[in-house]
Amino acid sequence: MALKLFNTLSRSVREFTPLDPAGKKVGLYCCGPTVYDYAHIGNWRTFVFADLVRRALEFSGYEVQHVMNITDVEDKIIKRVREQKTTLPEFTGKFEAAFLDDLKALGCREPHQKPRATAHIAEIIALIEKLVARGVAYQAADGSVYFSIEKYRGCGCCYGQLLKLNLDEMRAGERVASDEYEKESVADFALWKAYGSEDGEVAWDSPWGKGRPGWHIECSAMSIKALGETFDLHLGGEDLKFPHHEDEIAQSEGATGKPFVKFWLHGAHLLVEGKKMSKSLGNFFTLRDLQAKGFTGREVRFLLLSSHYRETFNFTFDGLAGARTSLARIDECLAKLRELSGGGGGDANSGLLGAFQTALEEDLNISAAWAAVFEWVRETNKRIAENSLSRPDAAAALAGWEKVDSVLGIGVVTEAEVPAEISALAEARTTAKKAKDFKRADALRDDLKSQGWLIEDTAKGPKLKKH
RNA sequence: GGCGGGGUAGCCAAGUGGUAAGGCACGGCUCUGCAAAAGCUGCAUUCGUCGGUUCGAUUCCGACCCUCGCCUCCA
Repeated sequence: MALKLFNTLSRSVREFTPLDPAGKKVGLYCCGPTVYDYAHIGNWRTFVFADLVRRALEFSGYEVQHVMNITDVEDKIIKRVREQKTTLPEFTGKFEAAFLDDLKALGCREPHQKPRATAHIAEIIALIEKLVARGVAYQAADGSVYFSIEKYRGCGCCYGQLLKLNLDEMRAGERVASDEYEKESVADFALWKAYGSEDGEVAWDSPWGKGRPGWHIECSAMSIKALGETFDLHLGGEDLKFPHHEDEIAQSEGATGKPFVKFWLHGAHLLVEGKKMSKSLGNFFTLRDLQAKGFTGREVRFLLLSSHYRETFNFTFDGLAGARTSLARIDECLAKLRELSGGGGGDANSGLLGAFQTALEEDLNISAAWAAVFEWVRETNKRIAENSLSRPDAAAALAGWEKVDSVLGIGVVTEAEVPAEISALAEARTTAKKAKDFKRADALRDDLKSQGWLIEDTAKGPKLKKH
């Protein structure tokens, strides 16, 4: 069996094979955040998707080098730095730290490399020099350096690999009309932007004068540096296909003359309660907003992982509440398994693993993968209830689950410690129950509830759970 | 206008030329002093509409309706 993925280049699901002749190492690049604000759940869907791809590759036995850039110089950043009268590093540092905290809260594995654009100005300049030397880039009268689509095509290169483009049919929208740069052609894009007074302190010296990098160039420079001129996988949100990824291909292939990326993967966007997320609709949420409403990163991760990455996902609060219940069902089953297994290890031999792997390998069919998980939970619960699950069975089931969870990343929830006064209340209730003083027992139960603790009467006695 | 996704139960969401996974919600049952929690269990004669191909279509083809995205710095 082998992992199959939808490659945007071929617009079809293809078996993934790495460039590494040994078939072991895989280079994965994902367009990271532009750190001008807190990332919203739409952004998070993409990063959780990237995490899933990485974990699926690792599950398949590959040794992944995961690179995610931090774009820390860009128009919006410069604007806000100016508005807030702060410095670029101070401003971007804050949002980068927040981003990494959130990434962790969502159970994403940390990328092996997180290069910052501002730390790669030399590489960016070198790449632009190469493009200029090859004749596919030019400096315009405004001092900026642009990439020439026409010259690039003239070299026999293909612009428009990720989607069908008809540059003549494209609407010159407001954005084009408002573009005041002096490009030779509207399709051309900036590699190096000449300094303007509105840039404030944000500028670097270059062979073309003071300025700063264009939007797309940093991804080409950093991915090539980290993973080589040709690498395996490049991921991002679907909106980045054009122009960002198309331009990355043009810059990279224009400079190296080699194919840039073998597999391009794009994650679809999400809607919130059926509508496009926007601040004016009040359905714009960051992870922090959801945490403030009492949801955990783990719950958000579960929800974001509940549908296929190439389908638009509808994020709803009903769904988030459902995520909590679903997770509790899994946790409950695992807790029972742990108790049964006595903490001993075992060899993973569960039907779960096979069904899960089959689903995963089919272009990350996560819904089918979850179905396998829940069928396993039901079957396991049944066997536990009828006492037909032995200790080694339980250990083997847990070992299988751990492999599955290496992809899902739901992890283990440790049960909250019960404070002494809470357990004292619970004991008082048990005493009252034994004395058949149910009125008092119920009052104590309500008391516990108001303090955030639920009491569950199980066959093995009362159990406290944080509410 | 160009290009590309979607429309499957109350909600979310898989899937297949042969008679609809899974989750949430909801109902029933077990457990319980009663609850809660947990567990078990039930829950789409039907897959946007209309035609066509076929022994058979939700799945293929055509038309239409609705919806979403991209079309130059947006994940």
